[in-house]
Amino acid sequence: MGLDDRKLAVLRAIVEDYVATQEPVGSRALVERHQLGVSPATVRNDMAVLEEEGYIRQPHTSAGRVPTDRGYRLFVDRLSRVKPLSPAERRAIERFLVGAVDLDDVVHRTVRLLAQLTRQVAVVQYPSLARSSVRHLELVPISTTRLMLVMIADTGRVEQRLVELPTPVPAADVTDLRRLVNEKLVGSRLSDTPPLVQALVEESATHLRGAMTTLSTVLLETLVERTEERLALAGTANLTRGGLLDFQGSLRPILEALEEEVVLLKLIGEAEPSTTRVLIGDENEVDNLRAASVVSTGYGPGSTIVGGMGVLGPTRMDYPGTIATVRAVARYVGELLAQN
Amino acid sequence: MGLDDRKLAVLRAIVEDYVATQEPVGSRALVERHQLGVSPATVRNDMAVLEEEGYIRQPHTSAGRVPTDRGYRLFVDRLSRVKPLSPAERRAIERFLVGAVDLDDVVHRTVRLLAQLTRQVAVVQYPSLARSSVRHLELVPISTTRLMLVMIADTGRVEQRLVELPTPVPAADVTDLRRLVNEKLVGSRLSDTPPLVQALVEESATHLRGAMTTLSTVLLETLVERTEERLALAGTANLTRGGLLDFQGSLRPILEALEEEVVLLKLIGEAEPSTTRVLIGDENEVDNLRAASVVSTGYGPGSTIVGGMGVLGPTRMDYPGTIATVRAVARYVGELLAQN
DNA sequence: CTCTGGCACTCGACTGTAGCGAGTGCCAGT
DNA sequence: ACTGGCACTCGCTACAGTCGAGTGCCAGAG
Repeated sequence: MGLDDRKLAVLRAIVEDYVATQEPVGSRALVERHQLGVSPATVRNDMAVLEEEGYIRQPHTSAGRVPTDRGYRLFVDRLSRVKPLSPAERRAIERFLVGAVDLDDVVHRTVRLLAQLTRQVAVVQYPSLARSSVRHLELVPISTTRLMLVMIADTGRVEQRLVELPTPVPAADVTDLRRLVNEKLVGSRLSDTPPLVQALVEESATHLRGAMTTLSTVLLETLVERTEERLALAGTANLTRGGLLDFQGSLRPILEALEEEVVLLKLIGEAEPSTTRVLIGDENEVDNLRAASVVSTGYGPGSTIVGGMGVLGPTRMDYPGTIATVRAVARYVGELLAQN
Repeated sequence: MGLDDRKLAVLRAIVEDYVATQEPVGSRALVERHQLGVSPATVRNDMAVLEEEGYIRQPHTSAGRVPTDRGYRLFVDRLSRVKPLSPAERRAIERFLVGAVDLDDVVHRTVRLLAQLTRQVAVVQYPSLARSSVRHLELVPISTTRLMLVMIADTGRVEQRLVELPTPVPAADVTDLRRLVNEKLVGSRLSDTPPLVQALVEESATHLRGAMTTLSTVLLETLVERTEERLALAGTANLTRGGLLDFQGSLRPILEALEEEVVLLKLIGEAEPSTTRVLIGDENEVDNLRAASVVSTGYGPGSTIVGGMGVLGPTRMDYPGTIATVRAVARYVGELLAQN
């Protein structure tokens, strides 16, 4: 298993060439395009070892070598050199995001930007409600037995729900309800609200009790239980780049997975510290995505994290470039959010 | 021109068989599977005429016939028999839509339902703002120079925008502003608001003038100019059914078109009367969709129309079934909206 | 012990040929 | 006007042969 420096260099060269050409790379081509300082025969010996260790494999007996998921993993962990963004890319990021007018706008622009820069499928999670605080609650009467509840979070998210009241409630009572819920809940984290909502019911005057009970149910449902996470998606057309070579010829499973919000959230939503996470092929827990890789990271104002974003592409992807781009976009969006 | 009844029957049989089998259909197979009462040779003569008239064509000299766009058009207009929904489908529609909790929920469920029932790509337009009336406007102070404007429309849509005020505005003034805009705008159609908004500025007290000017700009932008139409999409994975035969082997252009909201809106958004619209292949004005057909219709509470919905699939699609499904779903969603 | 050049070998990609069969167009006969 | 028959077309599949990229291995040099 002793992988000396040269073997690592060979692996790196293989990954880089394969990513660039999309064709199995042979020993001769390798020594020609990289300064390895040795002959093809030597490289072949190294390749044999790398193959034995499971870092590369041969599609057919007489073909060149192709990295395995394990090979990509080693490459990402130890071999890739950071690729600084080009000035053009930096400019693109700024130009694209400047002028965003509300949260929806920011998210949409971001996801399109990511898709465009990485030429991959991009996913952006809206700031998670669980990580937001209540900024304001509004009750708008629709009829005497119906209210529209609107919640505005500090992350800019706005959620609404229809509330069916058990009995008609006069306008004055609605005003009271509004005041009460705002007094009690504004400023608190959504994940901390359940006891507060509970108290709200107990403390309210008897004539409001009925309405408040219904309201609290809806509040809990909307804000906590049905953890209403939202996503934006862009760049699915990029899946068709590279002909049918990637994804073993069938986009079916990928497209199916992309329709499952739950799956996507799992992929990009696990906002760990501020690191960028890379999932390569098999490391992925979703069966449909065994042929894909995901690069994701958290984002948020300052050093906090309110949501995740990432891109999905073939395992054969430009990891250094993608990682750099995802990271840069996330940082920039974070700054943008911090301004609010 | 001279298309007697039998020739039409032949065309209908060709369309039905081709849609079912996805293979060019020959004269022998035709007489076997349909009671045409004549021999294959006769059918061949009819086919020759149909081909001359441009309703069918031969992929290769020695292959069977395939309908052309023109053939499908004739089929849809004059030959297809309405296909009533199966009880199972009716039940699916009800079960799927019951329990929707807000507009977002309704739209998402609808689009998934459509995709599932038709096994095609489904698109649903949110109720258009242009066809909505203002139910309530809310101003939430974020800081002394920032307001969050929330507009609630009678169609259930909720839009928000951040408003940057030129100078700090005290809370009392915000209350005044809120009262003013609500008094003036609630109940009016969004498309009719520009003069009202204008008047709003002119009539407001001097100390509110500055803030109101900014506010009115944002109002106009949000509600009228930037006709903020929203869409939901589902079922893209269905594009991969039928192998690579449909869409001449490349999903690329289709996926690209599906990412362009403007394009989709044009396709399904033109809410004509309550008829169902069918666009077949070439009839489509979007180049990328020349290999696709779109079945769309408007929907809305009662007999009004507030938005469009539809499905997109290969020209080789089950038109009668798709039309029936789209129509039924639209009607059901309309009823649902009418309840609010 | 490591690297190198040489050589036999493997096997996929491509080419050309041949046979099959579905399907057609046409024509003469009813 | 319809039908049966027949020659013809042409895509599809199978098969054989060639080519060449790339490998593994080995003996020899440094």
